[in-house]
Amino acid sequence: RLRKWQERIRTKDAGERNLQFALSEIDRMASALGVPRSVREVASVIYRRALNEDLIRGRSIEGVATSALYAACRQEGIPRSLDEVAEVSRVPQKEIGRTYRYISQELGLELKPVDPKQFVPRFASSLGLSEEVQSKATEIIDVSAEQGLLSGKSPTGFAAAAIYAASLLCNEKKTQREVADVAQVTEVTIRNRYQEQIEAMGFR
Amino acid sequence: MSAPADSIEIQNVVASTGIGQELDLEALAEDLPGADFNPDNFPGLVYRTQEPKAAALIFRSGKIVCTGAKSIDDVHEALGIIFEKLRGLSIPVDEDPEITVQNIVSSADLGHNLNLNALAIGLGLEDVEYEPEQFPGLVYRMDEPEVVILLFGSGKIVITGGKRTDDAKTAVEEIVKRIDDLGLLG
DNA sequence: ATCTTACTTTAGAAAGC
DNA sequence: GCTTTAAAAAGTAAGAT
Repeated sequence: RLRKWQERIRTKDAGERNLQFALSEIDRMASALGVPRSVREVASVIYRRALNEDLIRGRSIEGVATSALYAACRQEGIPRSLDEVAEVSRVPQKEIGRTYRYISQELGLELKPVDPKQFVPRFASSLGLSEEVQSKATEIIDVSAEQGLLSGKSPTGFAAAAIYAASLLCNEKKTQREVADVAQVTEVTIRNRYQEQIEAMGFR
Repeated sequence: MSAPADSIEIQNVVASTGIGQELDLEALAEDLPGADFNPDNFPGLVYRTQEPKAAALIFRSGKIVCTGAKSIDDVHEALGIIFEKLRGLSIPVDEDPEITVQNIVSSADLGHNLNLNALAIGLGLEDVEYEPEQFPGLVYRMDEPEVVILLFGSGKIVITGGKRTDDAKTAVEEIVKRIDDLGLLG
């Protein structure tokens, strides 16, 4: 029947339009986040896989696209926090997190927990901190993580505290407020993590 | 020597039952002091018992959900109070309504701090959900018994999803064994 | 700066949108 | 999927003092 044929074309066109929309959204958000082209490609692959496995049913295209980008950043070792991703998406942070967990599970992405060290270069450079501060912050993260202080803690807050501590130790002091702003955490969180890390480093 | 299983405490029991009689919730809300009924928000009427402390959601169909009780005995006691209250209002209630336990939430303490990062990888990323940016606990879905365990850095855990009293004990023994086999238990 | 309150996660039932 | 109920775990956040 001609009608059936037309419907197939219509469905195919709609699907094609949706895919194009998703991919352009990934591109737009990736640009806003300043992630390299390679990450956008990984995000596109994840999105297409989710599409092929019918994971979008019952979810928004934008939500899956955003989650694919969030996952791609993590997979490529240059994570963005859910807060940062939510800022460039029209999907609420809560939904991005939920959708990410779902597609991550269904596609078997098996991404390891985010390493706080991966936030150091980006946060430190936007604060104008030197290479020396960055390696000090990295050392603080390693030492305190080895002593079991990382379990359950937010990677961004953990990284922010280490950067704050390192800036003090290297005489390039940034205020808790400045660090808190780039990491998008509160000063209270930095203060709490900072105290534990300083103790772990043996600096009283 | 205190085994982790000995630290198990039931925190909440959810159960369902029915009185075998339709109810006029508007009228019941008037006759039952302390009842909360907002049909625009939720179709169930909320009634709380003080001793034992529990909350019941009473529906127009006569079905009832009881939650917040600290033991299965408390669930029966709280529902018994509610059945009597209804009978006192001349509402016919079945002699001995069947009460089904739907979920038991328990807490326990493994007695050692846990490295959740290592645990996420050791237990298998496919069965684990650990997103410390969103929630500090590691979520582990166990098949036998079929429960969900939340593990925290402190070694404290939460076991939920079980319907039998001994599910928590079995689950705790099993998770301790798995963590120990990984060499990640203290 | 510290305190209080509140929200995040897990499971499950109920009736209806 | 959402709405409501209760409870624990621990981290983070917001508003008040």
